[in-house]
Amino acid sequence: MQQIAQAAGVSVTTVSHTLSGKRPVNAETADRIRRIIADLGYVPDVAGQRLKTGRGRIIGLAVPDISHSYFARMARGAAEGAEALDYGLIICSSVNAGPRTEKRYFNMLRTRLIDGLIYSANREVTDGDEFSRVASARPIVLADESLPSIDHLPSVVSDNETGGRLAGEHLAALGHRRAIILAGPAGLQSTTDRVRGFRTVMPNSLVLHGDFETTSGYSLVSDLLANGADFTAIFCGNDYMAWGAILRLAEEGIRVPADVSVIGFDDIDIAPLIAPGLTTVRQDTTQMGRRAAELVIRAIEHRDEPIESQVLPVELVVRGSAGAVSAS
Amino acid sequence: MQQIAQAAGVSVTTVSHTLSGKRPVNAETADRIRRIIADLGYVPDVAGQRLKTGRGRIIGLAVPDISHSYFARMARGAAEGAEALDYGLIICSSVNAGPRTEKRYFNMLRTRLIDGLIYSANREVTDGDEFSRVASARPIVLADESLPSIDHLPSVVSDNETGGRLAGEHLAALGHRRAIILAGPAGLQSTTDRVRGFRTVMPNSLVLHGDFETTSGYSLVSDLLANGADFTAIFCGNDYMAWGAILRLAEEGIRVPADVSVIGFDDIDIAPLIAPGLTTVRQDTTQMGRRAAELVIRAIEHRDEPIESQVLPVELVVRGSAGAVSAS
DNA sequence: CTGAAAGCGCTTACAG
DNA sequence: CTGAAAGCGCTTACAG
Repeated sequence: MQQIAQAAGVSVTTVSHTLSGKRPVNAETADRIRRIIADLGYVPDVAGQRLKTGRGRIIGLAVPDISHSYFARMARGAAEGAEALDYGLIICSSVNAGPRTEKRYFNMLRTRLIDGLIYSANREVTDGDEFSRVASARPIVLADESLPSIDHLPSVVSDNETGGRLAGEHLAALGHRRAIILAGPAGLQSTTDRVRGFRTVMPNSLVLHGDFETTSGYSLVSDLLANGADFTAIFCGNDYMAWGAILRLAEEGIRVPADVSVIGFDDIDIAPLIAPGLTTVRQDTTQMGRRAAELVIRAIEHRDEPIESQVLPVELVVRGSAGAVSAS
Repeated sequence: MQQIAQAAGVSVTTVSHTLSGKRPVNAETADRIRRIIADLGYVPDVAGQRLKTGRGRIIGLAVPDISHSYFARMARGAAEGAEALDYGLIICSSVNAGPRTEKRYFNMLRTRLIDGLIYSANREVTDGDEFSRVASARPIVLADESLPSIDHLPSVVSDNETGGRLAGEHLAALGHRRAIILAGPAGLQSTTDRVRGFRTVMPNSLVLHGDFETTSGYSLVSDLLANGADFTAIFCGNDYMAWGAILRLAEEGIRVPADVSVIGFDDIDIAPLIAPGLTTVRQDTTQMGRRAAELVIRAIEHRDEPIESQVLPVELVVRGSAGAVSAS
């Protein structure tokens, strides 16, 4: 910048202001400066800005595992949202790996490596007190899961209760009366909400908890079968569990949807390919990431204004895996 | 740091050195300083370090789409690799969206937002000259694809040619003589290498190009069928294309592997679930990301030492989708 | 509309 | 083993 100022015969102050536009600069002078900047290929060093302003235009995204498609989509949304506001997005994967990694991400905030954090965990934080303390110093917004134990942190979540209700209503309309819920992990707010929504329609549905993996859908159905459970429909915590359930049912010669209907949650990209086409509740995970990024950046730039949580709409996507209950 | 120095009754110089260990500090003094640091919960602000040293301990990962599982796994590896060396990883998604986003990532290097870049594109860069210019100022390492048009940039890629050969040998051993290659996009080095490897075993295999999506595997098989092509095996550019091919064959009542054998590439997590279990060439995408991160960080910290490219081994994973050619 | 100067929080020769 | 001081590249009151 020194160099530019010298070449243009002005002070660095003026160069800085032509760049930022924070105070009027003579049009001719500004033009000359801009031309020199372009010629020399100058770009301002963020390190200088950061030291002076205290902000580095970087936010973090903490997720359990970035390689899972669910969090990968969230990351994409967050990266896009951040990029649109000229921020960078640092990935903090394996946030649930233990207290040590958890601490590491807090330290990113404390060292000012990042100006704010999007936190998407699928279990409770180890040290709630530290979490609150860090959150009071720099903005944290929760994505995907609200954490009831942490008070009043803004969050961006899907309308999980409505999602559960939509699935229940669809099955009820198809004549189903005995449904099983292959829910996500117990203790998650999203799990609780989806179960509650579903049960407003089908109150006595049995609830089994899995871990969102295909294998858990598979083995929970094995358990069900081994215990002679009697059901005509299954509502799953996500699409992977639904796929596992369908795979296990097929092995047993139980047809989907002729004998048993299956509904998933998420609408992942391969949902249409899971024979016979997975009926599921779509949530917009990319949008969730984008909104969370926007929220946290707004909080960074306007520390005074309160930021309000957002609930994203969900939608039932009807494909082939849920059908009318058979006459038998 | 000023504060710590005052509380400990020493100079900031000494505090800095107890933290960095770059010069000996009296044991007692060091202990006292460390205790005060712990009590006050002090962590050094990276902005200060960055301005002084010119490095911010952040690298970038540029990929076409972070929400694709392939790049998500690479991101996970890169994030882990970076984290192990105390670096942050900034995501630059949609690198192929056009010259504008491409430029944006270069600018991240030029503004020193990032100290180095892992570049994983699935097509040629728009502006090769600028690429080279940027790369000469700050380290760039290519992951997944080497770009022949960019001279002498270090890269981390899989042994694609061996992968192709392994697939070909497996099919040949099973008695196949007429195979189709549903390759990735033309012009990619990985595509060329896999095709070449496969054809060292089965020289006359027809090559069709797709785009790595399930739909392209599906529609290429449609084309094949419509043209009455005669084949007993298909080798695909990745597992998604293989899945699409299997789906299309099933629609036609063509059994896999009884009538046609199918081999994929990657070994994605759902490969075992793609009935009848996908035989595929496994490449370690996570490892690729990790190695690329290590390479670029080494280059950042030792600008003088040359960094050599790496080729990662691949491995044939035999499942159910490839079998002996039928007697008919 | 413009400039001189302070200062953000570190690191690191230089001097002792 | 330790300290005073310069300086990294910006931004922003303050003064004109």
